[in-house]
Amino acid sequence: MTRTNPPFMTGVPELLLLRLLSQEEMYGYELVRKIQLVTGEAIKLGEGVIYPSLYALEKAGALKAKRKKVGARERVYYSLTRKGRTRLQKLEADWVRIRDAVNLAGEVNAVS
Amino acid sequence: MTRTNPPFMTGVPELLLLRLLSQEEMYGYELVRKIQLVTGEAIKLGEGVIYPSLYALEKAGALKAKRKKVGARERVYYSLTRKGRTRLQKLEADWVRIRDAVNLAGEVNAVS
DNA sequence: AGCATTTACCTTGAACAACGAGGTATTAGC
DNA sequence: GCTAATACCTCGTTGTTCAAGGTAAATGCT
Repeated sequence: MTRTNPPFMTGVPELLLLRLLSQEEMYGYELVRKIQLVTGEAIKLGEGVIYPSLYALEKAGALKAKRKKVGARERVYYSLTRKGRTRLQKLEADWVRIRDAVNLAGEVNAVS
Repeated sequence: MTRTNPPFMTGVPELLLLRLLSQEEMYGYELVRKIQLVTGEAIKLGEGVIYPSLYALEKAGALKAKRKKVGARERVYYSLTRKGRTRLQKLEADWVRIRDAVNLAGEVNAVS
């Protein structure tokens, strides 16, 4: 049980998923690799994080799933709903708020 | 049970506590207010967060406590140990890593 | 003198999210 | 034919945040 990611991860998986899926539909396994890519390997989210997150977001009405057959293999593509877009905007705002607050606290602390 | 803080808070309390206490010793109640101050009201951490965090950090050897009488009232002042300083450095690095990765992912996502 | 508010400590219980580790089946490469 | 990669999924643990409580002393108001 060695942690691969440091703290500060709450909400990050959801934010990244919503961001990526707001661009184009993707399937779970694809998202696992894409997240490593776009974060420069700094964040690695396993399938044990991705799949449950996708189900939760779908259940919440933020994502819709579409099954596609590729040969005998099946892929589940997810894309954002209107609700998902709203949710993404709110999450982005939350992120900015916390990020800036933590940075601000650091500066104040460093100077004083 | 209405959440006052948005997501992305994991690790933030610990980071803020270590930062503030690396400057000067403070007591719990003081930290509760100071955190609101230095984050521009963006982050509010209640006593139910602060006290348990302080105990955990003390137990982990990152903080040392000193009791001071002010009249009949007693205050428990906390300050960083050597271990606490190391821990703070690591946490700061973690924070930068996640912050930058999330920002990077946002940019990549926005452009492509 | 009486009363509310603030200061200052502390605990508990619930909720949730992230995660590693596992498990199955298909396809591709050698 | 064998190994690795693809692609899905679930479970149980762990840790953390948090609201809501509760006590007692000091201060301010009237």
